[in-house]
Amino acid sequence: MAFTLATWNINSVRLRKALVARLLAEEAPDVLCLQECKSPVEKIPLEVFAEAGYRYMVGRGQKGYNGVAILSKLPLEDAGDQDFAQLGHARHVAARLPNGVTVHNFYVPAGGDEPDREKNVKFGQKLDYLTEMRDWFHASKPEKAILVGDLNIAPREDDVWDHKKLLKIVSHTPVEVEHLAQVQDAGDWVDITRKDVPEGLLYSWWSYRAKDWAAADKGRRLDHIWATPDIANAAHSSRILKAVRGWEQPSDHAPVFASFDV
DNA sequence: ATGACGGAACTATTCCGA
Repeated sequence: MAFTLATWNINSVRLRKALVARLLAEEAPDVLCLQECKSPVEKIPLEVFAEAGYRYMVGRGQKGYNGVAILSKLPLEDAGDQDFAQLGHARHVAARLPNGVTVHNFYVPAGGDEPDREKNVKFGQKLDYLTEMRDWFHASKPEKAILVGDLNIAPREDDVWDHKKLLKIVSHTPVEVEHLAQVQDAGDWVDITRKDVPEGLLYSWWSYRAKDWAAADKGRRLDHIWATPDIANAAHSSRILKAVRGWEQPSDHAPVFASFDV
C-alpha cells in the first residue's frame, strides 16, 4: 500500500480549521499529524475534516496548550500515548494504520529561553522528556513505525539559518542535539527528510516576530519525519511546503511531507 | 539582539511559544 503522510504544527486547530481543510484539499495526504492543537479533543472540528474525506482521528488534548491529533482517510486504531517526564501534557499519541504501520505523533517541549536546567525548569523538562523517549524506544525497539512531529530541535548545521549564532539558543544547543541523537539511536530511526534531501538548508519554522519572514528567511528545521529501518527504504518524495507559511493568518510552522510504498 | 508577533484564557493582561 502506498500512502502519503504529513506533519504540521498548526498552532490552534480551531482557529485554523480552514487552513487544515485547504491543505487536505490541495495536497491530499492520507494521514495528517497535527501538533499544538490547543484544544480538548471533543472541541476539535471533526466535521470539517470528515467532509474533506478524513473520517478517522485519534488525538489527545487539553485546554489551551499542547495537544496532538492524527487525521486520516484510512481507518486508525488508537495505539495509546505516553506522558514522558510526567508533565501531565498532551504531547504524544500513536495510531496503527491498516497496513500494520504504527505512527507516533510527538510535540516535544520547547524548553524555555535559557539553556541551563539549573536556571530554567523547562529546559530540564525538555531534556528529561527526550531521555525518557530514548529509554522507551530502547526498552522495546520499534518496528514498522514512523515517528513525526514538532521535536523542537534543529539537529544539523544546515537545519538553521546560522549555526554559530544559534549554538546557545534553545532548539540548537549541543546538549539538545545530543539528546535527540540518543532518541534516534535508541529506535534506529532514519531521518527520512534528510535521507531524501541530504544536502542544503532546510527549514520548517519561521518566527512570527520577523517583519518579513520570507525575506529574512531565518528559519529552523524543527519538524521531522523518521522511520524504522524496515520501512525507511520505502520512503520517498520528502518535501516541506514553505508556501503554506505564507497563507493568510498562518501557523509559524510549515507542513512536512513524505510518501511510503509499504 | 533573530525579533518583538500571535494564541488562549474566568476579556485584560498574563502565560507561552522557540
